[in-house]
Amino acid sequence: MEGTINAMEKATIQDVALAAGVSKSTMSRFLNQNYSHMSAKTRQRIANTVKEMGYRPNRRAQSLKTNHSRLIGIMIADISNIYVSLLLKGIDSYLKTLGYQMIIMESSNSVVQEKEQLEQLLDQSVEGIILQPNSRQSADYDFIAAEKVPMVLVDRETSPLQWDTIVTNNYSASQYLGQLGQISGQKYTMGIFISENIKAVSTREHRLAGFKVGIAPLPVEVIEYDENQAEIQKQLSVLIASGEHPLIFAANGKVLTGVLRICQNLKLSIPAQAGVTGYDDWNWAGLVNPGISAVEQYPDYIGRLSAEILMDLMQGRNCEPAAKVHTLSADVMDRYSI
Amino acid sequence: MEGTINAMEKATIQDVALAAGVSKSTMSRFLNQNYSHMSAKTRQRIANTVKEMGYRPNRRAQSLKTNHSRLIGIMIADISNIYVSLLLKGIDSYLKTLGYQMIIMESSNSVVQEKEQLEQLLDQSVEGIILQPNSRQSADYDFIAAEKVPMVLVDRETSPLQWDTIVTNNYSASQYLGQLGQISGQKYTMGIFISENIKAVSTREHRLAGFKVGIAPLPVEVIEYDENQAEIQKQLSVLIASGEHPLIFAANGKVLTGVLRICQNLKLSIPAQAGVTGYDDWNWAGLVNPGISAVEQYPDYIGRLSAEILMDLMQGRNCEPAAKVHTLSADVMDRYSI
DNA sequence: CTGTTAGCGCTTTCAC
DNA sequence: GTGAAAGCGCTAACAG
Repeated sequence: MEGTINAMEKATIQDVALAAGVSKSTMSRFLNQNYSHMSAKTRQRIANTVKEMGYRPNRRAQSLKTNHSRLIGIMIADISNIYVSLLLKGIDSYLKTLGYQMIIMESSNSVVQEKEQLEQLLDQSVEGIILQPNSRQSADYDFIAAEKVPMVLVDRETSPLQWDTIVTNNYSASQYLGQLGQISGQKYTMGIFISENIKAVSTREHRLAGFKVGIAPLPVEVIEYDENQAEIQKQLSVLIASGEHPLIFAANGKVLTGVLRICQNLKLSIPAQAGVTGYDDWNWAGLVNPGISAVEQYPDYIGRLSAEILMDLMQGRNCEPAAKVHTLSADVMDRYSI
Repeated sequence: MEGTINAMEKATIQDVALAAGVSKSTMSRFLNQNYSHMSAKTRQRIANTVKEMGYRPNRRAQSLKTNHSRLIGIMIADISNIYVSLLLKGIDSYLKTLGYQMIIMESSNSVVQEKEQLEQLLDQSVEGIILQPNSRQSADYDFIAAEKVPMVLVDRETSPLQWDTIVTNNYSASQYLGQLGQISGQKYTMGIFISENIKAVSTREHRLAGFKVGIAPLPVEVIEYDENQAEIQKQLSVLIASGEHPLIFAANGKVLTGVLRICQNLKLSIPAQAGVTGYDDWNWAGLVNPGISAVEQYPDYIGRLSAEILMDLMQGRNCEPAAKVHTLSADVMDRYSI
């Protein structure tokens, strides 16, 4: 009964081969563009049959045999972050030209979930991984190296250096923002650095370090940002009431939004009562009154670059002797909020 | 030589079975938690061996056999859209609890690419699809129905109704915004509806239709939004110079950003010279001077709901006789820009 | 309770 | 030039 017509089920290579009057092997050669040992008429006949039947080979079966899934795993911390969506756009724009597909997972900023999901990625036999790491320890990702799956890191570094890593120059951009605070004529009395859990991520620490140096000798207070904005709002209002004139640095776009909302609630005049700056993942900071001075990154470019590096790695095309950190520069937009 | 130790390659079920002193079948039973017919000690012994060897079954092989890939295909128009990233967050939050993974593709708003990518999704044997359709014709997606892959539509409708569809009430929210223009005391002289290619997408047409009715009897001019903002800026400045006082409706968050940038360039006073409203996918419209009145949607909720409906479909759990359109309501935030 | 066997849909020697 | 046969890693009858 094998190979008989059953309109219901998806056709297999066997079905098509039979219909074209050739063997599975010949079909397979055709599918893989292995035309060298095939008569022109056979080739034509197969082509027609395939088209007629609308046959498409089963990727899983192919990949089981060839160990070639054409799947790239993307592991990011928070998929609703605009930085990330532009990053994905950049990655996808490159991968799709090569016929690769992204399988995307989100760690929700949790190291435990991240590990679990990375295993799942491996289970799906991804051929490469792009990771925005939650941990700063390279050792936490040894199990990936053990499977010999190529990987590149993005947005955040781990140590010691083990994988190619694409980041922007967080330290110097943040330092520059701090310096703007010094020279703006606003006579700030202190810096306030607001960020989600800082120690967890290299990127945030670099931004803090840069800001501190830039705004020196003013002291910098660090406030941890969580969903409880009321607490931060209170702290801020107390500070202002006590006569401080702070320059607030928001470590990413999400925090920046929150800070602006707080300033709005408090009816704070920017920068007269408090300066506001930080990272503008949305690139809309210019629209917000009075025009927020902030760092603009180009995540789509970062994404594309990381995809390119990954593909190089996968194809053993990288002539580099070892992994390196690719540091891109970011633009500081000087507007009116500092 | 089969089954001998080779530390380099990933262990297969055969290797582990051998190491545990059982057959592949018993191993397989263990992996699938089929403990009913297995002695406690065997079970324990296998558990230990699996743990020791860090064995994880190959998903492709499993799925080839079981026809169960645990992969859900997500096909969206523009991955860098914030609406979409929140949508994905919602989808993922539900899928991950069920051990499913997302494979995400972007159509770049192109019907041709969309078709090609959907085929690829099918090739990867996804078990279900969530689609933000580029076409309004259900017939364009017949090939998916033919494969019997469950699908739900999101954000946009196709006709005739064929798949469960989750949208917000675009018509009434937009109508309400138009009405606000009528009663705001601003004495508008016309409406301007700005959108990307309108005819292509049901959502945009509904928004236009609602807005027109709401702002009636004022006339509404429709402007197509593309990357060339200079052209729109010119049109707008001419209109204003000629004495018009328009209420501008931006059909989505991306367009809204563009419109605000144009108003900024033109140094237009909002709403004195031009009212601005529309869809605020970012939920930051409140931060922009003077506080933009706009519709807020909750894409994460929409995403989660669509994932739930899809899973119901996949498990044949839906008692509903037929597909339906699930219309969610959106919130209109009345601020100061109208 | 456990093992043997026969594939899932495809690719790839190796013959002819 | 083309086909037969083995097998990728796993599951699922069917025996025993």
